[in-house]
Amino acid sequence: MKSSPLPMNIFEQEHAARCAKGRVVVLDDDTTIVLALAALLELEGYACETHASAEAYLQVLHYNRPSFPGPHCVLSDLMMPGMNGLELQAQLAALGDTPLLLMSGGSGVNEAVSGFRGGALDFLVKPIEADTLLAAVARALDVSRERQRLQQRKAEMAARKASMTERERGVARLVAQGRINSEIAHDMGIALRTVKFHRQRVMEKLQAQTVADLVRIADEAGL
Amino acid sequence: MKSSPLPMNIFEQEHAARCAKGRVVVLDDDTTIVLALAALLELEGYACETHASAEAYLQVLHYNRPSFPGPHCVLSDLMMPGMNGLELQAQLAALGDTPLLLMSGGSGVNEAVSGFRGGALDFLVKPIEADTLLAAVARALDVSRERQRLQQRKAEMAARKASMTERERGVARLVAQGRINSEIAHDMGIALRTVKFHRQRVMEKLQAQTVADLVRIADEAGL
DNA sequence: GGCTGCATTGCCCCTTGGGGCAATGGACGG
DNA sequence: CCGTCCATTGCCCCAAGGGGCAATGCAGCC
Repeated sequence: MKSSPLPMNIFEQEHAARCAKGRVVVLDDDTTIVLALAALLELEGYACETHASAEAYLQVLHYNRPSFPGPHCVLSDLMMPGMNGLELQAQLAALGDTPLLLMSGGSGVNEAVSGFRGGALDFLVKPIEADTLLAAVARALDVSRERQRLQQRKAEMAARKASMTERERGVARLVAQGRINSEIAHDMGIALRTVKFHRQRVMEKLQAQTVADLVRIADEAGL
Repeated sequence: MKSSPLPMNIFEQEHAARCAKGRVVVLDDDTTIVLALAALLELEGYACETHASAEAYLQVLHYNRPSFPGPHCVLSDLMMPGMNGLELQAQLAALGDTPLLLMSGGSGVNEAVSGFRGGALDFLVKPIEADTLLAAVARALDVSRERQRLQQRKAEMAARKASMTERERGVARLVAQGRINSEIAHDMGIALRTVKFHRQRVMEKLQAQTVADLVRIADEAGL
């Protein structure tokens, strides 16, 4: 992994660096604000994507699913023509778990409360201090990284679990429970040798070197 | 556990029932509000404790540590003479992890945001609907229950871990890593038989019936 | 019909884990 | 100085895990 097989020009390198640092989707119907925020974020090294409405963003999301490698978050204004920030929040929550930062100019307490109840990571009141924004974005991207890590690990475990046959899963489950081979054989109504045989496959397919590994993997995979 | 060895009179039964359902500490400098909230909560079957200021509550907390069995939460007004709700929040966070509900009459967005950032579970705007309040309290008590469950389990595991000698902990750690006895013996510079000996003690003291149990207990106890 | 993958099982052998019995030695409180 | 606790170890035996080799049976696919 020391160097890419293909040479990268300076633009590609720049883009790769921004991807690694994270991408912020900025949503606001006020072009001035969008540009100001995007400029600040770009300057800080983040990749930015901007839209003038929640609908526009969801549209893009709809047609371009796998979208983005690396951490990302959405920074959205609360009050926009068409879909507002809270409605967007509901949509995003339904789609996945993209970290959301809400912002608003002089709105009421109720909106802020609704935002937090709906799982928004933070609520920024305009005018927004540069430091406040950057801190909030940094936290949101941390959350994103953590969620992606978890998501990825879970998928990996699910894949290993899926690679086993039904019989193997049964054996794996009982082994993870700490049952002894002869017990497993009796429970499943098969011979001891057969249990040992499946057990070997289980260890291979779950990529477990030891029983301790197996127990942890089984717990993670929800076996 | 079918029946208490000592007969309980009706008042004790009543109190026990309220304890099981949960206790809410209501803090507000407005006596009218305190009484109204307490009445509603008591009617709903919760145990209630009221104070006119954050200081008064912290005082009681200070002198009466183990305080309360069962789930509990604090429902505090934001603006009070002396210590306000946010300062109380910081104090509570430092002391432990009591779930906190904040309420306020017509305060600004900033206070609500600060409350949520500080970990408040909800922020109720006066006048508070009875249903809203009860829903928030129910959620807060659920959180409390969950935290207590975790806390208790963690303490139990820590106790088991503490009951082992230093040598036994070392063996336990390596066994939980899936290392083989002969490896452990080599690593610790002791004889195979000695490892087996300690291993027996480890299983007893951690109350593990199987290696699978040991692995899970070790993980929980942070071995 | 032949091939392939999965499930099954018997035989046999070696490695590990588990544990009884007995003994040694250091540290520490009475 | 004695009793106790913890750590250590050797000897020995049995149970459980791991796995090679070979064979059987069944189901789906070409």
